[in-house]
Amino acid sequence: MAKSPKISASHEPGGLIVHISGLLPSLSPAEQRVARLVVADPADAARRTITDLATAAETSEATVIRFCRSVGMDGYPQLRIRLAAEAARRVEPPDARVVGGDIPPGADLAQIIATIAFNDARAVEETAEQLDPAVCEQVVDAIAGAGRIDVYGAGASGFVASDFQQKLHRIGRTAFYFPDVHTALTSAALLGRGDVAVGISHTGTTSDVIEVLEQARARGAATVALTNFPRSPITEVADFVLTTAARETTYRSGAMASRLAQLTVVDCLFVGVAARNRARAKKALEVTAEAVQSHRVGGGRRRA
Amino acid sequence: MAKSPKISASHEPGGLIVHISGLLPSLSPAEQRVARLVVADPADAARRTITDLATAAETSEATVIRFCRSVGMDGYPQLRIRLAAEAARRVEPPDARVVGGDIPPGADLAQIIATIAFNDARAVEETAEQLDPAVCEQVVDAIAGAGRIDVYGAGASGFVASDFQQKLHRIGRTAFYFPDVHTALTSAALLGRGDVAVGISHTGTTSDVIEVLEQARARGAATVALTNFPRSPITEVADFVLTTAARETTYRSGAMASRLAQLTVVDCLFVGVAARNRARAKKALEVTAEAVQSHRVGGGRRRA
DNA sequence: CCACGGATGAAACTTACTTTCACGAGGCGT
DNA sequence: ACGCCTCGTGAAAGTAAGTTTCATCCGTGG
Repeated sequence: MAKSPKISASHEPGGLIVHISGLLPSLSPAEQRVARLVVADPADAARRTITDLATAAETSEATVIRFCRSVGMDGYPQLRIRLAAEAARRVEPPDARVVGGDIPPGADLAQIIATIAFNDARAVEETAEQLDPAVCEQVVDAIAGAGRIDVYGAGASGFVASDFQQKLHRIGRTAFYFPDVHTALTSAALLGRGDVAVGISHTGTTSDVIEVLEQARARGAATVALTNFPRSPITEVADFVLTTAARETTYRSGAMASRLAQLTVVDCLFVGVAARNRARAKKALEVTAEAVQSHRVGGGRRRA
Repeated sequence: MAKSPKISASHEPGGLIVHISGLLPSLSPAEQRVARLVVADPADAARRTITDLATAAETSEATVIRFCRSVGMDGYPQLRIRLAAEAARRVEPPDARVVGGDIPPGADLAQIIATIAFNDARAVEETAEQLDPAVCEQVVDAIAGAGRIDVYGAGASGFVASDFQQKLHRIGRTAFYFPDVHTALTSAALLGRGDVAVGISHTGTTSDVIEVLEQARARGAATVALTNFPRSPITEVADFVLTTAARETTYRSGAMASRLAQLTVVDCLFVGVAARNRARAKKALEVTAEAVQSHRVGGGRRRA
């Protein structure tokens, strides 16, 4: 048996617990008692104070310290922290979450929340992964240099369109959004070369939006489509196609994840455009933020 | 004295960091310095001793302790351990430098996309983690049983409010949204017992929204606040407080991740309400989907 | 039987953490 | 403007936690 040398003090990256149980037999009896407690419930051990742990292991604090050294730690605090980290990492079994699918009928709210969040986050991540930076770049170029930008969208996508319009507007780009097809058509008819029209439709089949985009294109504007389906009708009237990756099948999950995915794309474009002229965008944002300042209470600090 | 009331000390199961950044604005300057260090590098903070951390934050140990209490911990050791656990759980961000913060000036579009997606997804996940299902349940109950639901929101949060209204409406709940304060106030004045008012404000300081919510409450309606900051003024006029967990610091990233977080919460409530009466909600959704069918081309069929 | 070495816990000691307190700044009512 | 009060703050005192030292104990081998 070894005389308690520091064993691989620096490297047991895989698992501290494993490491400890590995050299458990080489520890002295009293230290073994400590080790067993630690291995049995790392999280609990991390919560205890050294005195507490010593008592639980029916030994003295000194032995606990010796144990720490034996397993390569500097002292008890370090062990505690490592233990806490370890415990946190292992409690990560992704409990059967409903991927992409429907919410089960009997689900309680906690499950619902977990499922929605999971799918929403997924949609955002996957959308970003499949976004073509080159196409984005072109769209950003077009928008940054545009005389005027029209953003079209109906229903749920309308909110996104409106959000995009508002964002662009805030950084000083001339952008419009129309909740109404007729107005939108009118506007599209007035677009020309150098202008940009953005059509947002999750399904890519919203005739109103397609129609407007078509009009815009006929007038010489650059047209951008944002849809979940790369071969949907809307893509046929668009110079640039950006796609989201929300894989919601049922109508019910319907406009949920897709909105978030769309918004993510909008954010990317927005930041891209803003980055083209940081100084100006920053200034514009400051000015606009200031403008609403008087509608806020408690300026800086907030208290309960 | 009970100067700094523990805010949901027990309930921030997943996101301590998130919890802290939410509370950040409500902390005193010296505590904020500590908080920023902690949020910036939790793992590092966990390694430090209290004196060390105090020095780094250019303050005294006493303030660090106060900070611990402010965020619901018993003392520094507990914070350390929680921090270590948190840091361990945290996945390595795709690009180390762009977490939670700003987009670096020289970034290319691919980086921008990755950064935004990462932060957006994180906001969604962390929001879900810290959402209190019990409170959600109560809100869902209230909405499901409400005679009428008003949803208030201004600026970026207005889109979210509007989205929520539309969703509720689609499943047959009587819901309203008002883009204009005066109309909203008028409506709030007409609310009564059994009605629900939902106020959405990222900062929690939007006076228009607070005012309207206050009015609604005075009339006996149940009031719900959705904000990123659990101690902001809006929470004082709300019976139920739901918080998002977008830790965007700069005004520039501003309304980006927070919208997504808000929408996630909205989705959860929506599905929760819909689940109360699946049959009816399903029917309503089918009917409404059918209604817009004629505005789609290609009969919904998509080649993908 | 004694010498020896390792294991162990009591106690001394050091360091970390927590509480108390007084001071000073900023706000509020008079 | 004045003084009062509250709140944030760090210095310092106090307490608890962690660490070291050391004497004791026990088994082993001479």
